Order: sequence, then structure tokens, then C-alpha cells
Amino acid sequence: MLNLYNSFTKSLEKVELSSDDVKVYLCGPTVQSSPHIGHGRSSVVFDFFIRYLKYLNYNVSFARNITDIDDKIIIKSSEQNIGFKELANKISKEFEQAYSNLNCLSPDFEPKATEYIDEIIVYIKQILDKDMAYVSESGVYFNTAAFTDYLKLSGRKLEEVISGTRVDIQDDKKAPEDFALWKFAKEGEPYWESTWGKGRPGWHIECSAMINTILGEEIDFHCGGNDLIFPHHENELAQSKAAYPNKNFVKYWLHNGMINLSGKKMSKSEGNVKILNDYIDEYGGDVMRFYFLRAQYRSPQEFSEDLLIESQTTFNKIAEFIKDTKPGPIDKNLINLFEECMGDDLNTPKLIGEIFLQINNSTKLDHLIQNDLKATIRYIFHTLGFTFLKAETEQLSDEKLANYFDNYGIIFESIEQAMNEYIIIREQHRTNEEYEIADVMRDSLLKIGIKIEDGKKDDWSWNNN
RNA sequence: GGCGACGUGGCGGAGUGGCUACGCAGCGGUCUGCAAAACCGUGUACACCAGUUCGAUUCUGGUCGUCGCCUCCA
Repeated sequence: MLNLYNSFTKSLEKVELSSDDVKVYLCGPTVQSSPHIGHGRSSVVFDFFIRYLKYLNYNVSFARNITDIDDKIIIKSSEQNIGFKELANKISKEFEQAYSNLNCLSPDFEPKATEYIDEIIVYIKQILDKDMAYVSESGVYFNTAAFTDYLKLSGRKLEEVISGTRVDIQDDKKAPEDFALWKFAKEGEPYWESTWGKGRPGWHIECSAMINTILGEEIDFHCGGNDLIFPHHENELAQSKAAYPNKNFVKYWLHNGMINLSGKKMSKSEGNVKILNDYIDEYGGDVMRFYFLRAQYRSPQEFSEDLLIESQTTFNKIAEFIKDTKPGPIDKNLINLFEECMGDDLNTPKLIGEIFLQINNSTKLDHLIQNDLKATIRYIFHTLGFTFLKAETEQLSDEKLANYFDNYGIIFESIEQAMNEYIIIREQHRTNEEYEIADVMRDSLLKIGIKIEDGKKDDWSWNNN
């Protein structure tokens, strides 16, 4: 049982798919500037979704595009005095790194707009042939008046859209709400040849054309941030329905909520973006994923570094609880809860609550049953794409360790040997009641990932888990 | 201005017509070095005002407030 909120019908719907082969398209980034937390949310949240579809034994075809040509890229690259391709490549690499560090599944297809120019041109022709677009002085435009279902997805009224459009420049459009399929190149702008003239594709057409080329005329899920509903997805839908009027372009539209900073949406126009890779480097992919798991994917989510630290604390608690276990779906009760939560529009915060309830109750259970629970929790987190690997900065390198132990006059050979000597030094301080020194030693050691736990007198243990 | 969403304890965040969500922080305790960690215990919160109801945080209406979209945006 999987219920999901469909933005098109604006209601929770039971997901019913005619085939086990499922097609998913996720609107990827325009590679104009470094990925921020919001990009992270979208990719992780839909990664949970795709992994869950796979868990349900669907055979998923997953495509996520890269918009590597658009007005912003042109402007930014000329500001930086580099080619638009250079900028797009550079930013694409940053996204690639983020996806990989967040352990997001690689898409089966990752089309770039500039690699599908021919298909885009063919697609525009199809729309022109149906008289739903026209060529004007500045480009080729979609004729919204010819498409009766326009604005059905976003639920807007035409007047609102018109009042919102900028009146400047493109006055060669038939109607202000018409949008560009192909923009003719101005002096110095990159361009591709087309039958209408040199230019580049509009923002929305690439998705329609690439979906059509790669996944086909109909797909099951179309995902993206809810800020894309209008105009991007609205226009995409219009184009696709114009080109293929008898096809049901998308069965379920899924949209994630935005990241907020102190209650305000984080966005480029607000200038309050937080760079994703900085936080991944510091906290690691698992903690970032867990942070995103804490909110239901459609709700707005608060972001602050404190919340990231809190996520780290909470996640470590779970990791500590299940350490030394292998994943296995043994505890049927918890598996049922898992499916219940995920089936309820991917209610991951509820899932976390249920898991903690189980952990809290488990102290009363005997070891065997508790181990079943641990294995199941690990299984669930593995299913959702958690690795339980340390963040890179927390990995212990020999060099780092040697450096650290050198401060105490210990020559590092192995971690066991060094720790043995280290403990002797520290215990001496404790015996001498030089607790401040002992505490500094313990705290500084924790910073390089080794935890000392003092027990009774002369009793201690350490680990680098 | 139009359309939409939301308003839960210090923070984050689920949920329900009547029964502890959960996590973090805090507080109390055990242990201890009047420490850290660990462990145990601990919180009658649901914007406001009416209405429906035996009973509403949960349903209905209104008020106030916040946020989003309407312009590039995940």
C-alpha cells in the first residue's frame, strides 16, 4: 500500500501502476551556481522514494536532467569571464560530488539539455505543426490560448499569470502568458542552428523533449521542488499535451517542500543560500540524509547548523544502538511499521518516532529479540540509503594520529599501542587528581574520533567506532 | 492584491474526536573526580473566539498571525 500526494489532483492518492516497470523523472538543477541545502533535500528525499520503489520490487527507470544552458548560465559565465560550458561543467562536478557524498542512487539517465538539441528542435516542430506555437522576432513561442487545459496543474487563473509577467522586452509575443520554446541568440550569445534561426532552447522544452526521448510519451512519476510547479511544470505539461494530446504525460506529480532559514525560504533571489557541500564535508552524508529524513518531504523544513548538530546526535544514538549487527528484515512488527509510514506519503518523521519507541521498549527484551530489532533497524536504514560510514573528516588517518600522539611524546605505531601508552599517561593525571589535564586529553581525543569512557576507578575503555 | 498552505510544549517534528508520539535541550537521580560519558526518571503543548458534540488540539465558521507561489529558483 503506497499513498502519495499528487500535486495535479491536489489529493492523497493510492498509487496504482499498471506495470512493474516504473518511470521516474526528477527535475535536476540548472548548473549556474553551487548546490545548496535545498538541492540536497530534493535529491535525498526523492532518493528515499526511488529506493522505496525498489524495495517494493518495482523495476525503476530513473532520469534526472541537468540544465546546462539558460540565461543565467550565460550571464554568470560572462561575469566570470569563462565560457558557459566551462561554468556548467564546473558546477555539474559540484553536484556530482554532492550526490555521491549523499549516497544518492545514480540515475539511469542523466541527460543534459545541450546534448538533446536535435530532439528539442524536433519536439518544437511537432508543437508548431499542431498550430500550438508560433515564430516571432525574438523566438518561437508556445501559444497558451490554443491549449485549453493550461494552468490546470498550478491551479492559477490567467489574469494572475498575466499580471505577474514582466511587460518589458518580448512584446512580439501574441499574449503575455506565452512562453519561449526557442530563443534566438543575441550578439555574442551561444547558439545552435535551427530551421527558425540560430538560438537556444527555452527552459521548459528540454524536459518535455528529454522525457519523451528517454522515457517515452508517458511516465509514472514526475518529481521536483514545489517552486517548479509554476511556471516550469505547468509549461512542460502544456508542451507535452500539445505534442501528444492523447497521452497521459505524467501519472503522479510529486513536489518536495522548501528549506527555510529562520522561517524564510532559502533561495538565490533572497541571497540566503547555504552551500551544501560545506555541510556534507563537515557532517557527512548520513547525517545530512538523516536531517532530511526528519521532516515530511512536502513540508517546509527549517535549516540551521544547530538542527544539523541535533541530527548528528540523534543519528549517532541510532548508530550506536545497532553497532555490531548485520541488516536483516527480522522483526516483522517493525517492518510493518516501516511500510505503514512510508506508504503514508513517505512519513519519515513518524518512522523515526516509531523506531525510537522500539529502541526504548527494547531494554525490557532479552538479547536475542533485541538483536532482531537492531538488525531490522539497520535493514531499514540500509534500505533508505544510509551507509553508517564515518564522514571523511572523522576518518582516522595514520598521519593525523601520529601528529596527535606526538603531542604527548608517544611514537605512533598502531592505534592500540598508542592508546595503551596514552591511557597510562592520562590515568597518572587522574591519580594525581589533575582532572583538568585528563579532561582536555579526553575531549581532544574525541575530536579525532576516539572516545574514552571512564568507569570506576582505574577502569576505562575506548573505541573509534 | 489574487491563489494556496500552515499556526502543536524551549527548539525540531508526528498524530488523533476521549488513551505518553518521538528526538534534542532542560530538570531530578544512579555512577563518578561536587566532572564527562552512560543509564534511569521527568514535560497534561496543540494561536484566538464562537459553533457542532457527552467530549475537540483533532470537525465547522470567523479573527489574528506566519509562510509560499504569482519573476529565475530544488
